[in-house]
Amino acid sequence: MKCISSKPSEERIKEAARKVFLKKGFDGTTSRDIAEEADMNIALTNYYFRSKEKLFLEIFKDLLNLYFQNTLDILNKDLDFKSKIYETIDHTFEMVSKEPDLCNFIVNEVHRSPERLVPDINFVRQVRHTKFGEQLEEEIKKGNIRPIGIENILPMLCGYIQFIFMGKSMHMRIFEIGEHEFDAYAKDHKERIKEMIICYLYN
Amino acid sequence: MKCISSKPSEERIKEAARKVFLKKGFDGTTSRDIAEEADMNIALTNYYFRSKEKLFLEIFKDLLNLYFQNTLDILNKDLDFKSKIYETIDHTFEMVSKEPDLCNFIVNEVHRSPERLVPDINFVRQVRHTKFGEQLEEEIKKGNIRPIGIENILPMLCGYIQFIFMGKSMHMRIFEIGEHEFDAYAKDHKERIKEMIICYLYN
DNA sequence: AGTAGTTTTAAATATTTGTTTAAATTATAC
DNA sequence: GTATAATTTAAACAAATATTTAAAACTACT
Repeated sequence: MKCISSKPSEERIKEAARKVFLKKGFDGTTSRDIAEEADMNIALTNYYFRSKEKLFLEIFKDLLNLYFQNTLDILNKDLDFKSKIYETIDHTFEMVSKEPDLCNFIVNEVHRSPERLVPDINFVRQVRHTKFGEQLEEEIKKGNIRPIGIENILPMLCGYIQFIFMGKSMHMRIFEIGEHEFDAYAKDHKERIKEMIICYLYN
Repeated sequence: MKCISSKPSEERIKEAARKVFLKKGFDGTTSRDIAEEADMNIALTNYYFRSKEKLFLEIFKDLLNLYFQNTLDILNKDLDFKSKIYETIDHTFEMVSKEPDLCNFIVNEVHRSPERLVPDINFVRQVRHTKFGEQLEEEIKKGNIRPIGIENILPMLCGYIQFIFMGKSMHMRIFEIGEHEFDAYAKDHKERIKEMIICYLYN
């Protein structure tokens, strides 16, 4: 009974918490913020999850998964090296476009208190050993690309475009542009990143 | 008298506030944190600055200045285009090395509540019109480098290396390395960024 | 030494925080 | 339909929050 009837409420709280945590971060979020967003009684957040901290950890786990899993899948896909580079960059772009607060949230929460998030972060260790990593070594061995480690190429594929979005607010104000213009700029910059990485790797 | 005798206390509070705000952010910092860090009575933060918010805005202004001013100076320096690229990247690296929380702080605070920081951000508009910008146009006109706008090249010079440091915590855990190894990695990556940008620009 | 002005202190302010309680309501099973 | 369990509610909780107060301690100048 519990599972069936409680799901709507429990799910509503999680969705609300996800939304508020993403926007305000853990420190900036109050239990009442979440309850209000979910349009529910304050006590329910502690009824379904035992504390704000517990609720946060669940949300964080989900969001870290969203942040990494698809990229991980692409890296392990059956696809040629160069296409994989393009697809990873495109996917990162799509991801941050759909969830504009995600990168800021993950990077900031991990930076602020890495210790408590360690068990979740461990899952991300998978990026060290992917099919893409093997392909990378192969391309280097063949002399097709310059020598480079996985820890150097991954930030190029994922991090650079993420930074553009993380600094969106400031960028828009510095260059006095609106949402629409920023999107065009980001898209353009993404293509430049692709070309730049290819240019660098293939000399 | 006020100026001479109050400076030590006022300065001690600012230094403490700077330290705590940098580490914990505005939301994560309490007035007591600051007072404790400064080893002073809690009431003094409100005696010298009128509120936590006012104190924060002063600190933020200083830190935003630290974040941008030196880069701005370099961009306006009397130096050839290519050297300026190298120097900007090197300076950004030095800056984040010395103040590891700075980028996370600035990016996060601006992202969370850009409105209240607008007056400060306006100062950063200067990056749009620098000597470097003129040099950039000239190099493009001469056909030395490919066409690119200042809004695209600046993130390459400043943002990419910043992202590496912003994700330091996660990177260290993913690749199971310590501080020392990370520094070596970051240094290496910085040189790769230089080469990549040059390679991209000069085709 | 005494006084005016500044700085520091301990204590109290009113809110807000996360969390809990115990009663009320709803749903489920027999 | 009634008993049992699950859910929701309003209210209260203690602790922490930013800020203020009013008195004490200190400083500088006559």
